[in-house]
Amino acid sequence: MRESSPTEPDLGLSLDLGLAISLPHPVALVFSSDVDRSSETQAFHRGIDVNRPPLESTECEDEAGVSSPNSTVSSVSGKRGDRETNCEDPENQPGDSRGMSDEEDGENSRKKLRLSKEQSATLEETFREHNTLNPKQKLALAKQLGLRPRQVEVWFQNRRARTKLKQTEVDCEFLKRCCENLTEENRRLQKEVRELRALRLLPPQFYMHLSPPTTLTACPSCDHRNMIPHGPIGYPTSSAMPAARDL
DNA sequence: CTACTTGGCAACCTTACCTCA
DNA sequence: AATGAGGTAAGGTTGCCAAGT
Repeated sequence: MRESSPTEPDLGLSLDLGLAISLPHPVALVFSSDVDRSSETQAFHRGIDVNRPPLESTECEDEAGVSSPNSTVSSVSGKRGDRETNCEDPENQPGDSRGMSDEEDGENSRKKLRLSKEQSATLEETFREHNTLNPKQKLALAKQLGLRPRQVEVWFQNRRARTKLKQTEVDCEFLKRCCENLTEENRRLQKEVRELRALRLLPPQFYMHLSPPTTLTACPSCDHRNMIPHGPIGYPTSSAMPAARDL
């Protein structure tokens, strides 16, 4: 919805959120006790078990959003935490196939959800189509996967974060290579200048037969600057090769 | 019409757990 | 078996936006 966050530094880097990144490892559903998690403890004290499997998700959560993607009209009042409480019914967990650990039987055990391969694959597929979900899509996907809408929402949030991180890494690597290339180019051009200056001290017949300077190379982002016709001593125009201007 | 309130959401940060080398 | 790193689910915070008052 929002194009950029005010807290997000605008580095001028393009973030291709449509980038498909496969999950690095298979996932399996595992539950274990997690009694020390403060946030979940807080949730517990509010009567919330964040890891309860979904129950009648089509009726109990996010149904408000079905009206329209960006609608803020909601039949469910309250912020996130309140939303969570609306449909949690500890007595009605579906005994689905997503797997439970041995500790699952503990009364107050906190469960750590791991998505199944199938769930992850479906989420990935959906993410490739659109990296954000409107409430209706979220609800449908949650129902399809047997997850709570909140879980789908969280997965998409984290997925977007992962995508952005990956893309940032790619961009950084790209800029790093650009910098290296330009540094090397600068070095080479300076050397060329020194050589040419030395040659100018000689009569023309000593340097007129020399081959023209090497072709200027640049990083892919500067590809359009490549193959620019060189001047008498092989310099591109100043605008085409900023790094060479400081010679 | 303007100002304020409220609720939803995305982005971001953080935590806790799991898996694997 | 112990351990540290990396991945991931999920909670909390912040800021923006739209709708309502």
